[in-house]
Amino acid sequence: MTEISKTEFEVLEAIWQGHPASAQQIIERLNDTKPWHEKTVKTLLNRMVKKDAISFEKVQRSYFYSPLFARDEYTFKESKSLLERMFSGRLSPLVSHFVKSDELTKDDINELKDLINQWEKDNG
Amino acid sequence: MTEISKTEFEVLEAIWQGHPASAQQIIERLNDTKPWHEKTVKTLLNRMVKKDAISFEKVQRSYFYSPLFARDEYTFKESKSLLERMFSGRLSPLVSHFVKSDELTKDDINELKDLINQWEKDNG
DNA sequence: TAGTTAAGACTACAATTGTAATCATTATTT
DNA sequence: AAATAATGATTACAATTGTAGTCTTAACTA
Repeated sequence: MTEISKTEFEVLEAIWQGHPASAQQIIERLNDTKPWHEKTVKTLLNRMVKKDAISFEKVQRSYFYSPLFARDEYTFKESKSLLERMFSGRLSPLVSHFVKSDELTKDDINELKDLINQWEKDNG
Repeated sequence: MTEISKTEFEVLEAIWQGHPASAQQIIERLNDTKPWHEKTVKTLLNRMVKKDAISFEKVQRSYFYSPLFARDEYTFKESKSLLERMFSGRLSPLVSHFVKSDELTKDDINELKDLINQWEKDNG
């Protein structure tokens, strides 16, 4: 898959919200959270087209963009990369950090338990 | 904390293995895994000194480097940053990826269960 | 129809990054 | 003492990134 910068990822998020999306729509979505300069967004869109992260269809004067990979696919790849680089590819050292840091709520813990139950049902 | 590139992080890893460490020692450690050019490593060391990621003490001609923050501190910060950026700061969507992807072993699952038990003992 | 907009293309430009080579200086070896 | 080697400092240089500005062209407006 393509290498995406953090800023490019933010723009991609706006596209994943719904596509094909025009530059205008994308800019509006982005501005819901924080101010983005139109030119900046256009540049980022351009770059992502060039690096095959998104595609576009031309409708009259304007383009409608779509992602070339799913959000899940990308976030999973990035997560694995981080685990690889800092935890020898293992999940529990990362989880351990959070568990021990007082950052988790009872709900978070319950979600984790559900996931584990799911795994145990599916596997051994 | 300081912004560290992925490559700089690899060099830092070698320092975390034991410090203060001379450039030579660091280069040797790095070469255990893959070939690194001496000049490249020296450049990275220099940059990290400048960005206050590591310090050094001069002993004769050479420097002995030490990290200015702990490995745990850094990996946790990076993990949180990734969760923040791609999972609204929540842990379970990330764990969910792994649980569902057939990437976990029974041992991994047991480790997670232990962590959860630990949390439950400490909290609620 | 002439002027103004709006789209995207192209250009800009400094900071960071990866990857070294060269320079200056101090040890060390003949 | 002179030559050589080893250290870190400085310089190099292209690619990527963040952040826009300018240019070209098509479309809308007065």
